[in-house]
Amino acid sequence: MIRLIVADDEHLIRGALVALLNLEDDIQVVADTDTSTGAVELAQEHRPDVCLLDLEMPPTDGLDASEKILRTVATKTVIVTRHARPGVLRRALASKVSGFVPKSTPAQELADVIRQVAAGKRYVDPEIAAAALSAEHCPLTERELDVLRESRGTAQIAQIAQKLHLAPGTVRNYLSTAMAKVDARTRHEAAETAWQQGWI
Amino acid sequence: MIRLIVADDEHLIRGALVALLNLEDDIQVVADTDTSTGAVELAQEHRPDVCLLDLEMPPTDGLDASEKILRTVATKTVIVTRHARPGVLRRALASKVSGFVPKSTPAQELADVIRQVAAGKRYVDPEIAAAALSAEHCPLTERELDVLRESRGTAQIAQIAQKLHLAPGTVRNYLSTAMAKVDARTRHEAAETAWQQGWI
DNA sequence: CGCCACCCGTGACAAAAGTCATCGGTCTAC
DNA sequence: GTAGACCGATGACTTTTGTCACGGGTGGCG
Repeated sequence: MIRLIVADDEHLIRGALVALLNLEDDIQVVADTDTSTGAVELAQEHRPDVCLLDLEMPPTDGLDASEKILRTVATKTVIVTRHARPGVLRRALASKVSGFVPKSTPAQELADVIRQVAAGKRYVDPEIAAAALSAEHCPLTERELDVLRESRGTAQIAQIAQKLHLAPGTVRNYLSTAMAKVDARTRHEAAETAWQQGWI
Repeated sequence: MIRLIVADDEHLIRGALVALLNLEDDIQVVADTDTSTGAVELAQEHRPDVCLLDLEMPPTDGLDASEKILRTVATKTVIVTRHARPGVLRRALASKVSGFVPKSTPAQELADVIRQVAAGKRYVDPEIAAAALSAEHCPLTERELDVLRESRGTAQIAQIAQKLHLAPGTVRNYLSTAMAKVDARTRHEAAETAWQQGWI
């Protein structure tokens, strides 16, 4: 019997996943939660065979939870995500995640993935894997990523500068170089593509 | 027995919902699909008692599918959504939707909602209802909404003008008045708040 | 050591975005 | 029939963004 915990912030989906997986004879969902911090606590308490973690989850995210769990508990983690961005897969694999599947996966496959992971194998969605392999490495520097992160919202340059404790001109320079690197015409466009790539 | 169709573009969630709802003795999922157009076809073919529709769904959306279904089939529709924006609820109710629940709803409640709707009642999530009632009516004109819709992406004014067959100056004027009405400092900010309100 | 990449900043300039006044046309409501 | 709201447009203006050249400082590497 594979013992499993499920973490997803959308109650409806979490409940449905629990119901779905409990239908399998060899899988038992021992606990579920709607927060990344809760997932860490549950993992330490129940010591499950596998942890199914949604990537988009307050207060941090599933990747953060996975790292914390794997540092303290002998278990496997599977990340489920809505938007499968290549860069995120890279970070996920670097942090020893065992499985990575998008929410577009057919439901019947999920149980199989969990079984494979429980058996010590790794499973990565082939589409995402291909995208991640063909994607080039991030060309942006740490500071460029910082200003792009702040550019995702509707903030103006002056506000970004204030938040990062930089001069407005410096922010504009970082944005300019970043835009040149990713071939964008506005900072919003650059931030968008950086997000799509999973760089921020 | 309540006959149900399920439409959601995320296979994993759709499969899980189907599994969850089929566990109920009095509910039977007769078909499911991942597109809004598919939902309309399935409704016409199976004539279910209730249609469970995700709001975010290609190629149009769940609201559009609901309208088309209700025009041609004697059935009830329930909208499920990730981001429950007040303005969307307003439009949903205007188009005779019977139920409106966010994905943060506890899973066990969903079956109850479906039963109520099948019995001819309406169900709206109390939180969203309260937000929709306290929200003021949209102050923007049709054209202002048009330009804001196009401003959601990373397009420049010239591109928006081209897409809408307008002069760039006209676009700027609409954006300027829209920004004044919603108290925003950039078109991105204005588009964001209009989106949050469910106006676009 | 020099070279290079990155960090942080300035100043000047061009392009894009946003503000404002004003115009004419349509359509609705009082 | 006229006042008001909306649509579409223009021109002049200010502010914000983005580009470019350049400065100094740090730290790694051959």
